Amino acid sequence: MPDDTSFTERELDIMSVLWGAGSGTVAEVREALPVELGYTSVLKMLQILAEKGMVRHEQEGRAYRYYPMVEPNEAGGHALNRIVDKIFQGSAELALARLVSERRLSADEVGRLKALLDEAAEEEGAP
Amino acid sequence: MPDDTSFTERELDIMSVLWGAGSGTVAEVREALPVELGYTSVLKMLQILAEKGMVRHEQEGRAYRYYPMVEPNEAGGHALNRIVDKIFQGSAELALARLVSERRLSADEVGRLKALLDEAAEEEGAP
DNA sequence: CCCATCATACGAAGACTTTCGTAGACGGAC
DNA sequence: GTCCGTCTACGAAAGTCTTCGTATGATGGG
Repeated sequence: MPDDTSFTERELDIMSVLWGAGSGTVAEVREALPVELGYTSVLKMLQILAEKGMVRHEQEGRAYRYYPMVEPNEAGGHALNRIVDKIFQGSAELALARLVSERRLSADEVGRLKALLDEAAEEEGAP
Repeated sequence: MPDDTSFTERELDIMSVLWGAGSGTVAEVREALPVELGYTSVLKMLQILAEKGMVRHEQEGRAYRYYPMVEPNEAGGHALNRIVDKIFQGSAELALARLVSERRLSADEVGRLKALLDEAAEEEGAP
């Protein structure tokens, strides 16, 4: 596992495709990207990510298939911490409030989140 | 207000200080930064941020006092959206879950967040 | 007035990011 | 075998970010 799971803009685009699809060849990733990039550009990014330990690759036919080596949860945790610390001055509550108000949530989702909050409250009460 | 409220690493460090303190001179910002930077480096970053419309400055004695021109909520919204979209594949629920599990929340905070979720649920139910 | 001090302005160096051109390997069609 | 299409490897060019050196101007004490 890499020391630091933070990504540059383009690295994140690539990782996002891999997280979404589970894995991908250069051609597949290129196809799925929201931006138009040359084949060798995508390859280069994957090589860089591999060098950093963020992905690994296996031979598949004549090509490589790339797999993410970092969990979205892990990368997301780092990114969220950064935002909470730098933008919301350490207040997870403010960040959560913003996220809730910004994103439409279904009744189901709201229900599950409240359950999650209850769990968090219990841990708090009896650590 | 600027078109795009996304910040580079160092820009975010600077903005964070301004959001936390409300405003700052070059020397004040430099003092509050978590990293050691030369005076002119901090000045340069503030000049860049001013050029982008992220901060403004007023004369104060011989120096300038800088004020943030972007709300944390706005910058935070952009940053959170990016994370939700790219890392959590559009699922705000997953992001919220991660945030809740990662950060300790007091009973008070949990209570307020549940109230917030109820509001969200009501809007959902009767738009 | 003159100097030390503290401020901003400017530009350039170095590091990092991103893109892609070119070269070479490999396999299949003919 | 030779050619074509597909793949990786490598390195360089262009763009962006970050840092700071140097120049210059204003202020106030002596």
